[in-house]
Amino acid sequence: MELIAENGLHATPVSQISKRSGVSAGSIYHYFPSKEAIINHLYLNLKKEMADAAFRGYDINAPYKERFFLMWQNSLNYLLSKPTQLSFMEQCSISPLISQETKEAGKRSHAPLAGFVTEGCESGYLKKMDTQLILSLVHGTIIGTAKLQLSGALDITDEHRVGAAQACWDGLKEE
Amino acid sequence: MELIAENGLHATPVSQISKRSGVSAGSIYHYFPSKEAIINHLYLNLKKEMADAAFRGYDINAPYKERFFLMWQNSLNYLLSKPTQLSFMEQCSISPLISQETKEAGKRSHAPLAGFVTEGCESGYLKKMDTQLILSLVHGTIIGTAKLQLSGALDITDEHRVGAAQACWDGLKEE
Amino acid sequence: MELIAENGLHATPVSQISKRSGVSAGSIYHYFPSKEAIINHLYLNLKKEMADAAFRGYDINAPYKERFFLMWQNSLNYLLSKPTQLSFMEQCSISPLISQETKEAGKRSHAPLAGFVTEGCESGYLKKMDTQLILSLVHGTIIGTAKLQLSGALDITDEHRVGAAQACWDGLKEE
Amino acid sequence: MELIAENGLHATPVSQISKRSGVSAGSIYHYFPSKEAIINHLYLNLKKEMADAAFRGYDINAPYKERFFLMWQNSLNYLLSKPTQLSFMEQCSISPLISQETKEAGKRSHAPLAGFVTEGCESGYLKKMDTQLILSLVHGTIIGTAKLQLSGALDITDEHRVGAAQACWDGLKEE
DNA sequence: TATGAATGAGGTTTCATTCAT
DNA sequence: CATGAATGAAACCTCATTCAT
Repeated sequence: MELIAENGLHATPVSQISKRSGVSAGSIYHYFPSKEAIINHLYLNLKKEMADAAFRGYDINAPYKERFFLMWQNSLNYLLSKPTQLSFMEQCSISPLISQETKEAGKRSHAPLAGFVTEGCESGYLKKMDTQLILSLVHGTIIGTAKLQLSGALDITDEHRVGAAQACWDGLKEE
Repeated sequence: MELIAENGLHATPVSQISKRSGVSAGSIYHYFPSKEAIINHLYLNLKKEMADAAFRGYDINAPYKERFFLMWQNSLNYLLSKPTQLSFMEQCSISPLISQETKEAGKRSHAPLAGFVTEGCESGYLKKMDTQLILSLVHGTIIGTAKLQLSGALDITDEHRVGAAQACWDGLKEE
Repeated sequence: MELIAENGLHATPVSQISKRSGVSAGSIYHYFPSKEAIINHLYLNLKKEMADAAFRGYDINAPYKERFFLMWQNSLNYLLSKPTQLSFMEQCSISPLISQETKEAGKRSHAPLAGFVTEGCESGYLKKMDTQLILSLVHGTIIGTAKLQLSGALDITDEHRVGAAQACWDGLKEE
Repeated sequence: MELIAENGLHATPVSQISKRSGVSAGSIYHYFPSKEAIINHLYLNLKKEMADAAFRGYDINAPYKERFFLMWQNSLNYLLSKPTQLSFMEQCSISPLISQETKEAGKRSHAPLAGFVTEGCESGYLKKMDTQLILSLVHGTIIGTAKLQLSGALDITDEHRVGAAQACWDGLKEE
């Protein structure tokens, strides 16, 4: 993942992966049928890890808004603390290397997030919009903020975090 | 750009570009020093075109909110009507193939957009946040919405467009 | 042998041999010093089996012509009933993988056949030609007939068998 | 073809072909889509050349038997004078590398030979047997004789040639 | 004795780039 | 200025063989 984050999906030969990991090319191909499979595997694992990270410290009894902010911050913090993962994920999210099957499995692991949004809509906390669309808007603001830091355009402070989360909430909350 | 959108940045050999364009490899290298240069050139042109597209029908005398919605919709419409460009842009935005120089030139061509945001902050229409951050949040919601369509996850209707734009505005407007 | 008949001498990795035989690669290399040795071993065994098959039902007191037909038919029947062996043998017969030593050992196991031909020449049943040449002509007609079936070009019936054997005999018999 | 005759079909890497031919690997792949295609191409060309060689000096007005001997000798001489071609052909004739399509095209180029055999059967010169079977028997004797020389088992003299051809004719002629 | 993960040289193929025409 | 064949380094992947368990 490091190598792909640094050099790009296709500019990362297996020979480099072998060198950096200290595992021979033969062994790599003993465990994975192809380079494509490695990347799909990494992608899926990462998707799950990100979904888990979002729910860290999640308290089902806390007020909805509080939970919304927690998850938004959790997600942003995860990406800010792991620029490698952010870069890797962004590259995979477009690439045709990621199979349809993997994408669907990835989506499944994000089902709890979709459930949280649906709950918000039905309980009247969030605007009545398509769940997918809301998720994308939330995701867009998180990714947008994180990429600012990654590209070096802006050093994200706590104030920025709170401001961005607030903007996201204000945009989506009912009323 | 079509080829790169279809196959990915590195899965597009110059030989294919030559075939699809009807221009011999030799001629391509007569006009561009390298494949990298071609992509940087395309990227920069596209950045400008997108900035121009955002300002289509812009009326400096219209109310701020109206102008905000116009530009948001212009940008989204551009991406929805040109999935090739969206895909190409998304790939470039991460790739190390795009030089620092090109990125900066791209940012310069987006200066009018930054100016519009700054104006909004100073005039009290938008929240007092870092211009870069606001731009990223806006950009994030637009890209997020457009990618929904591109990935086939949701067919974006007029209602979705208006809702997303409204959410973006609600999130960023002062008060 | 099955694998080699199906896929070819060099398109049969040891790993497949291991899988199909249910014997681990390590064990294979415990009993054979190399893949080459396995193939030489199989080849030699098969040569012997084919020589034995030719003599099935052989009656030393039967007339020479009768014995000729018996052995010709025996040999053809063996190959027709064991396409795997035919394919394997044909591949080995050319391959540089088969060592000189193995080839000579193979020839030695075919000595009884050579003896039968020599007997025929000396007794005046067969034309006075070089023993090797006669053996090759006989072998050529048998292989030629068997390969017709293997390649699917012709379904060899009893009539074909008899006709081909007769043609071989007519070509080689004295007078 | 030389390399394959020397080392075997699969023990001939493209890198060696490149070195021996003085053509870079890249250029080889400019003209052939794959190594398989090269071999199929060589095989087909050789098939045609062999069919042509068989008809060298063919006189349609000569007696049938004379023409039979001419073609038999032509074919044998071709193989004896070109051991490389013999070895290459024998390897291809079994290999799964040769596509069904190529095999059929090869058979088509041998149609004149089949026609010659059919003519012989219908005119009463040859036994009434399946054309394919006769062709295979003839082919078998020629290949068998030629391989004797190739394997070093026997140095084929003019006497051997005449004897083998006569045996083949005697075996197949009517009456 | 049996296993099978590990190795890495070497196989086929691709592709950015050059250059004679 | 245009062409496209030629190049060869480097990509992905395979496989005979070894060796710790």
